[in-house]
Amino acid sequence: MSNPAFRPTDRSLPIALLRARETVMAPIRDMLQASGLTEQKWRVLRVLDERGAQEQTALAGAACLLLPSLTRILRVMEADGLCARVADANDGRKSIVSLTDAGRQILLDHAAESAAIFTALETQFGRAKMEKLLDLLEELNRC
Amino acid sequence: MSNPAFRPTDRSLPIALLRARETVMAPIRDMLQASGLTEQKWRVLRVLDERGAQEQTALAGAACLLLPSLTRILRVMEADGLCARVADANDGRKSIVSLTDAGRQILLDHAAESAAIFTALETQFGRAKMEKLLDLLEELNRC
DNA sequence: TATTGTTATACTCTATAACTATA
DNA sequence: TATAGTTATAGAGTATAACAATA
Repeated sequence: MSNPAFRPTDRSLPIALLRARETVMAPIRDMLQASGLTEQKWRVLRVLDERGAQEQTALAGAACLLLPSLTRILRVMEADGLCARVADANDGRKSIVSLTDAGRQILLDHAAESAAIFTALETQFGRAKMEKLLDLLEELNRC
Repeated sequence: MSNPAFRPTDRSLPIALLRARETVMAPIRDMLQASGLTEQKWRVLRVLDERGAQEQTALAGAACLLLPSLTRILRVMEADGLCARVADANDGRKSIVSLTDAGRQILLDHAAESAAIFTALETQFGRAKMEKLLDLLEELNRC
């Protein structure tokens, strides 16, 4: 019945990645929802925390967002006091986005729960396999 | 500068999965766009091809879509002649969705290019690593 | 009463192009 | 001319609840 030209969807990398993401995100979405954070805002916070203040093109790339989406998201996040934009002193076209204390606090507020969610999954899935999976994904992302 | 409570985003499973998906989907999106297919419609076609005619709740789960989204998507796909819905003979609440010949043809039209995209990535990434990655994702999806 | 699917609604993200300001 | 970011717009998906029909 099924078309032999295609791999089983379980062995289709795009579909397998999407299903894996749904599995992993479910508890995180529950956590974020309680704070009125979307997945996208959460990624922006995480990237800013990790990589520090940066221009929007870099931030958009790291957070897997298009620049027009980021513009809108940052407008809201700035209004909510989670981040700030300042003009780049060396290049007037750029603006540098940074976390505010409130933004950092939101991350701290979720740190314990976020770690617990990861640990639970790691325990269930197996620590060695989790490391191997992350290694492979990291390497794929460099392709 | 960065918060030690969080893993590097490269080692955050949700973010790593999303970045991997962006990497993998880019050429597929280009392919689909030429046929006016969205990623979601493509997943519906793939799942119907693989698992045969089925009710919508099952289809939505396998294609990672919510039921209201699927209702809308199927309305369009049915109007485009890609699939058909018939009432379940045994349970009047259900309708069974199936591929039409036109739907199967669309899949066939993209089979060669789809396979080539996968093969190119597999070659670049490494066949053994690709298999290992798919094994791990498949296992994670059973968590 | 529970389940299947549809409809309604509000919100959000995506994708593209056009535009402004600066380099 | 090219780049950084914004705005505009159309299209699409998400999430929830309410609803109808059926079990």
